[in-house]
Amino acid sequence: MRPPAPLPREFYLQDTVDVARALLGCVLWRKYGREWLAVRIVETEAYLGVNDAASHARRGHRSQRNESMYLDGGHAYVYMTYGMHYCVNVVTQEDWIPEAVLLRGGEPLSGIETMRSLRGGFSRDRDIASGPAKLTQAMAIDRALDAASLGSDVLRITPRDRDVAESEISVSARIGVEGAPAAAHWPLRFFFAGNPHVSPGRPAGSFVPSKKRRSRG
DNA sequence: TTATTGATTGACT
DNA sequence: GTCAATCAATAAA
Repeated sequence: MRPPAPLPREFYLQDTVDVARALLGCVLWRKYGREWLAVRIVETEAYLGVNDAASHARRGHRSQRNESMYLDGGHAYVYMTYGMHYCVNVVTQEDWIPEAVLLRGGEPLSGIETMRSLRGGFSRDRDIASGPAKLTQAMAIDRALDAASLGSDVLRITPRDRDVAESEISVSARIGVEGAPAAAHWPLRFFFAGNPHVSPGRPAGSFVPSKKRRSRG
């Protein structure tokens, strides 16, 4: 399977929250050897740069790690987290505006067996890319791809391969950002509710009703 | 200089 | 439910 034409640069210059929503259903491609790996994006989070306490660019912070957040929209920002995992972001906005969208979940479309193997042989398809670091591991994305263009022949994002109704998109607070209380509850996570390739994590304070046993038929 | 904390995951009680 | 793996950035000293 070969990817179609990438999303245009203008796509990434929209409001970052709009980009996060619009990326749901789009397809992320990664050329690995001779093979194109592909997942449909099913979960994203917006990170709003300078004024977002949970962003790596909070207060305008800039370092070797997050340098690519300051690139023009349409590039990748890949960073290491917890000393052993990578996460991939889609950089948005013009140069010098360090906003980005974290890709947190993908539904395997192409190269599934290669991705399963890269993940260490986890058997179920829903375990392949249902989390930000699972996705990068399945697609062999690491720091070597930091700052790569998302319209390239190595890494690419292409338009939705099917229609997506706004009503399919669920919203919540972001996951794993309790350490930034000022922004911890901002509704910046977008996902397809019920899709098995959404990460199992839950935002802090979220309430998940326990499955109630049906008392009678 | 040392200590703590993650935009996480998988194994285990 | 708990916890370890393991490193870059940041805070504390």
